[in-house]
Amino acid sequence: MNTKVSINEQIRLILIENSEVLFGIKIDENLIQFQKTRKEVEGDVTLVIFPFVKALKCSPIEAGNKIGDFLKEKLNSIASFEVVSGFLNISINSIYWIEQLKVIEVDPLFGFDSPNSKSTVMVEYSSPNTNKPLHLGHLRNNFLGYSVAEILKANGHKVVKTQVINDRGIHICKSMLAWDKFSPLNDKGERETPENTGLKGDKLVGKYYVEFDKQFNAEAKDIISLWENGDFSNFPSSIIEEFKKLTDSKEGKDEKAIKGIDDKIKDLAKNETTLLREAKEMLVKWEARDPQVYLLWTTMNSWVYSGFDVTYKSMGVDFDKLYYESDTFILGKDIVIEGLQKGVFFKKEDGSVWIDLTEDGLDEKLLLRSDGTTVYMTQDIGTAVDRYKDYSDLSGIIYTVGNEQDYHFKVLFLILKKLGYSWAENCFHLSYGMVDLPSGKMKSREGTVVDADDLMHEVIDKAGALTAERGHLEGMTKEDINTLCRTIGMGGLKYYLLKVDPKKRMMFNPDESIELNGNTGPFIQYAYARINSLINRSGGIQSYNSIELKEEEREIIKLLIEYPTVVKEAGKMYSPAVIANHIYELVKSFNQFYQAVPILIEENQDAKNLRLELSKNVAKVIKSSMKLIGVEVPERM
RNA sequence: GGCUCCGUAGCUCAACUGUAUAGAGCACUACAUUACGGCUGUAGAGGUUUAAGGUUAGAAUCCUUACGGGGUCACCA
Repeated sequence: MNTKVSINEQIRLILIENSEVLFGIKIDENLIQFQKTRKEVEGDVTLVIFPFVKALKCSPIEAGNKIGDFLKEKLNSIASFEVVSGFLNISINSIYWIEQLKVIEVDPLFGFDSPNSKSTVMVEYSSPNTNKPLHLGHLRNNFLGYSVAEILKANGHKVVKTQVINDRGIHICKSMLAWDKFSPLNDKGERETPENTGLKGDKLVGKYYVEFDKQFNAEAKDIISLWENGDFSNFPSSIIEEFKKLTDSKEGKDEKAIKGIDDKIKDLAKNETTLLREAKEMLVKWEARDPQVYLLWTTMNSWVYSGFDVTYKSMGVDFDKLYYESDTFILGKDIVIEGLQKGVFFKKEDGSVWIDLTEDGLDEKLLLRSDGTTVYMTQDIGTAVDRYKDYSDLSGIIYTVGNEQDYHFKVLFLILKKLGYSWAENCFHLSYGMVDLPSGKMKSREGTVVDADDLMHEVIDKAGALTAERGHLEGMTKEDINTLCRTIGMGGLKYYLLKVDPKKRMMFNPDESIELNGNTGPFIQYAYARINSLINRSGGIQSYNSIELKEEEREIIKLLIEYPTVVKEAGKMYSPAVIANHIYELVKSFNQFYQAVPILIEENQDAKNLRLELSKNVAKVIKSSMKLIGVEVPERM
């Protein structure tokens, strides 16, 4: 018997080879479709008969019986079959399944392609903004990107994990300016630093970014009230005209429209603030490498990076290569200028550079401002080109970025293509949905952002409380227990965020994420710990003879065999959720088996050893799957 | 408004990309266990897959329209 080729594949081959005998014609390979056998029906493998009905010119039942008889003749692992409406349900004998189990047992990399056997792929994720501490959305991003990288490795790819750090631009100048202006001096005459405040660096900088926004809005409000009181001194006439025009247009409008107009007035006023003017001046100085500004910039960035490092470590993610926008934007600018000469882009009379994408159903897009400074898109072009320079063998870049940027990436990839980069079509935007909270949407302005560090702490603490209450902690050191709580808390969090299809918007319920029942990380971790304990108590697994399998055992082997297919599927779809769903199914089946079938107390040694080996391989696949989604499994809990 | 994504049990999610009676978990109801780890298992109840048409042997899935929701349309990133 051939144990290397799956039973489905064997059936497929037989049908293709003998199609002329069976059907009288050569059949298309795509007509052979398998699907999962429904639980209510007898059988292990299901072949869909409908596609063959025409060729055989008979009813689905007759066709099914004909094909079934033929297959049974050819394959001795087929025990019996049954035709239900258009489905041929084939039962495979126990010997086949046990052989399969033995194949899994001896394969240390079961489910994986041999490492580095395929092309190199770059996976970008995280991509933070140095102004803002990481939040709940970044957790989904980081876990997703990291997991996809692991899954691609499992599929044999070489993977370069990367992030692009958004460390330049007007927004960065805002927090620098705010710190410079508003940070109080302590008794030693120093401004606030992570050292003298004890604040995490990213949190400190984030604080000043918020401070800027606060002061900025206050100033804008003052300007508006000046205007409303008819005080237009110090403002250019064009602004005054615009303000009057907007105010007049409010006449007779509904509430919503008035709010829109008010926002426009606010924007107008914001442009007139000294704070924004100073921030803009700072950006110009930065681009001119003014020493003082540059020093402030590097100092504050170093605070942020050391803060991020702590957070990444807690998350359990890492990177092979970092890109900084401060390095790539110049290249982006050069490319745009080159593209302008080639006629890909055009210049407006004010000197700004654009691309016209209206023929592709998109809009015009700005690439360089009239003052010559770059925008987000320019930087992304530079970064992409830079990456292909650094890694000439890249077969693709995966950008893990939220779906609010769908349009941006559509445009980016199109521009790269128009610039003549053939690799542009290998760029893929791994777009994921927003994370909602039961209390509603996260909004930084309303302070409803859930901080990543806080959330991780909370989850670990709760895991600690639950473990103290229900865990099996005898003989564990305090340190072991802390590690365990981290494993459980972070496992729950990661699993919760990754079990949902990445593309979909999802609801994050903090309480549910650390729930130990249901489709959760700890539920799966528990199954692992329990099997581990079972194996330890067994005193070793002896070789055994084949026996007739019980339904529960057969079910588990089928799920185990599917694992390699699941890994491939997850790689193809860039979806950790595929892995999570499969492992959950496996664990549920294992629990059913465990409940229904005795193991250690089983007297038949063949049965006992088979069940132990089965359990051991379930544990192996749990561990392997969980690793792919970045979750650790505890030996005991 | 243009473009785009989405709408499945009370709630959170599945459904192998078109196939059998649309599945899980939570919550709810009723059970099981002298036990190899009860963070378990079994059973029940809960659905016109937003609506109306269409395509076909077959539709939650594809097409059209409507309704409802998100995102995006910056010389922000």
